[in-house]
Amino acid sequence: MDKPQTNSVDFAKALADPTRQQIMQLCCCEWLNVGQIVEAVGVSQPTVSHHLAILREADLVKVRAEGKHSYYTINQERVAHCCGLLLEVFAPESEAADRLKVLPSSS
Amino acid sequence: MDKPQTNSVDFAKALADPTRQQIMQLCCCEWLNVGQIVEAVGVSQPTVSHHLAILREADLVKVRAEGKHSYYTINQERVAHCCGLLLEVFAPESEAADRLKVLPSSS
DNA sequence: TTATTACATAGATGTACATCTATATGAGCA
DNA sequence: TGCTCATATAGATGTACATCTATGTAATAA
Repeated sequence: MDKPQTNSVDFAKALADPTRQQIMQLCCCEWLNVGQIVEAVGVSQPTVSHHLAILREADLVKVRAEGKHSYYTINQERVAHCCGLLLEVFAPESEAADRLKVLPSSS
Repeated sequence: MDKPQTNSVDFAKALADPTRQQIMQLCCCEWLNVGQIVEAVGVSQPTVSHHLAILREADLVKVRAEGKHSYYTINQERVAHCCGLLLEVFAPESEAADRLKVLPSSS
């Protein structure tokens, strides 16, 4: 019998690094290539690639290859899903959990 | 100048361990003492105390001392606040973020 | 084809951390 | 006071991981 909540642990682990959160914030609402991200955060290109690999494995970013460049952006739906999960599991009696509990788009 | 989002990183770090999530799930909607938690998760008492200390520092649990016992429960409001923050920052265009954005209790 | 640019991967290194055993602290009881 | 039970803290140890340099790979340009 395994431990529960493996998915939300992976989500938390992916977020549990300041550089990774910085990267996520950067490419939250736009597509950035690796070079642009390297320029913005203060670490080497291989380190950025490594973080992007972790975010990819957690399905927290989307990638689009275009010629020599790889463009990244946040997978907002996945983030929202995981946050909703955390709310449901760890704050089920909160007002926020209540608001998310409303049936999603009927008719 | 520091890196941004230190708070949400601390939140994620606190969640980034399966044993800690197991503990949080256990005492989500009730008060449990350390012995009860030790009994439920599969690790030693000092390890549980260590995890509880981390959760305390992140303000994710509340403690109530009662005689020889210390009772813990989740700080659901804090969890909800942090989840809301993550949603706002990393999934601002999601439907979930929209729902939480509604003004909290007017009149 | 060769050179260059963009990104990923490999290997090395230091640090953070999850866990354990042993021990301290502190409350209640005899 | 001394004893026992509940929890916290200290110290040790192994593993996970964030970062770097060096190198591989793949696409474009000359």
